[in-house]
Amino acid sequence: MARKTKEEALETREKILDAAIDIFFENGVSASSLNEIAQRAGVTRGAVYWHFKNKRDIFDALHERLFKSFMDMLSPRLDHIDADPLQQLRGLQIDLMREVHTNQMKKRAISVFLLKCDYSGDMKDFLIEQEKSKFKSFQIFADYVRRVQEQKLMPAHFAPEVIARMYHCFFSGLLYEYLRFPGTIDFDTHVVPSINAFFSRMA
Amino acid sequence: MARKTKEEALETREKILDAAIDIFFENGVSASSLNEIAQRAGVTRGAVYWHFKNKRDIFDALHERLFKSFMDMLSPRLDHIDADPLQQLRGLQIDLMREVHTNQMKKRAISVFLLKCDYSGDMKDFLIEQEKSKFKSFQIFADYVRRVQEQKLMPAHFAPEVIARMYHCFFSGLLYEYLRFPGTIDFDTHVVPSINAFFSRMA
DNA sequence: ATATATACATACACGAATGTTTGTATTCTT
DNA sequence: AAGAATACAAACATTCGTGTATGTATATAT
Repeated sequence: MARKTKEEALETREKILDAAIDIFFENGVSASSLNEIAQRAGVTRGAVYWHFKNKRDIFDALHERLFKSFMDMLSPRLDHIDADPLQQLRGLQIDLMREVHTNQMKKRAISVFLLKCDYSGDMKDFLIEQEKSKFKSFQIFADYVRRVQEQKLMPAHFAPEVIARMYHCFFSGLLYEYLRFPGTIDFDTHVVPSINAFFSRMA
Repeated sequence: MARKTKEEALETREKILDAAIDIFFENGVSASSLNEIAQRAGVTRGAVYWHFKNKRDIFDALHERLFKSFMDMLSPRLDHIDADPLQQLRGLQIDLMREVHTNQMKKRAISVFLLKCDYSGDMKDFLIEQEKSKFKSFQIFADYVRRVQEQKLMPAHFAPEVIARMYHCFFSGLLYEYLRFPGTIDFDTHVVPSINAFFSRMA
């Protein structure tokens, strides 16, 4: 086969990653073969092994892409405190869920990491990596709560970490349910009202 | 090999199921071979194929065992309404989490279904089965909330389903986080305070 | 007491996935 | 312009898991 130019090579790399999301989403990570991914990307296994060391290597690359885009959405919206912090948090959570709901590619990618992977074998130590990522986003939340409490905009009855964990659990729980049972839980009639109820009771 | 008595045969069946939980938990469902399970149970694949049709069949049997014990714990505690419903719900959630925290076997089993399985291939249609189970427990929650609202023990600002979903998401989110990152989140110092914070803000 | 079904162990056949190696047409380098 | 590196495709060897078929000792039924 003919050699491609550098740009074209990068394109095939991206194509392989996109194909991997699809195949992982459909079959689960461990049941997906590199051959399936290659075929979906329109190449052969040779190309896959050229760009990536193995399946785990593809997985790492996908996680990096996804987490980056997540943090880009989270960070700038929690670095300042609005007049009404609860409304700020509510808006953020709805927008994040809406992003997942709208962006099909991102939805599939998140599903892969939350539902389509059993973190066994090669992937075992990947959880440690993911834990670090999660801790970062958790810290951003806790830090935000701490600042809000300092400004007396929220009762300081509980430690910021406790409040942050509560938010975090509700959010991730909602995300899990939404992704896990796509037919059962609708965005407008279930997700949004649930978020509203959660934050209205927090006042 | 010698034929066993009926009781002994049932014992081996249970041994295989217990071994399956361990192997599934360690390696993930799809990466677990029936040979591993057999060896852990102290038998050969012949025994496994005698008692179960295939891996999926083992999975089904495990789910039945687990869901039954879960419902046995949930149902009787929500069929009546205490003087303080929020405290009732709080106590239930703490006890459920404590059960998971204490009972190592149950913890592993739940982990398998929530984290160690990607529901691909043979398992794909299993999600439908699981969705029914989840819906049942969700209905129990929603029904409870409806009755509480009817007795004016809780504001009826939101529909029972919305409230129930909010509870459900928080609970499953907490469970996910607890199971997913065992080292990070401690039961007494993280889980319990988080639940307390959740229900104290609900008042 | 004998026949039969049971509860497995063992052996076999098949497919599928992985990692590697080799081949090759270009692109890039100098 | 020519050698070297690149970006793959194609072929190979090996491993591993599955399903099934077969063997067999014993419990159970009659």
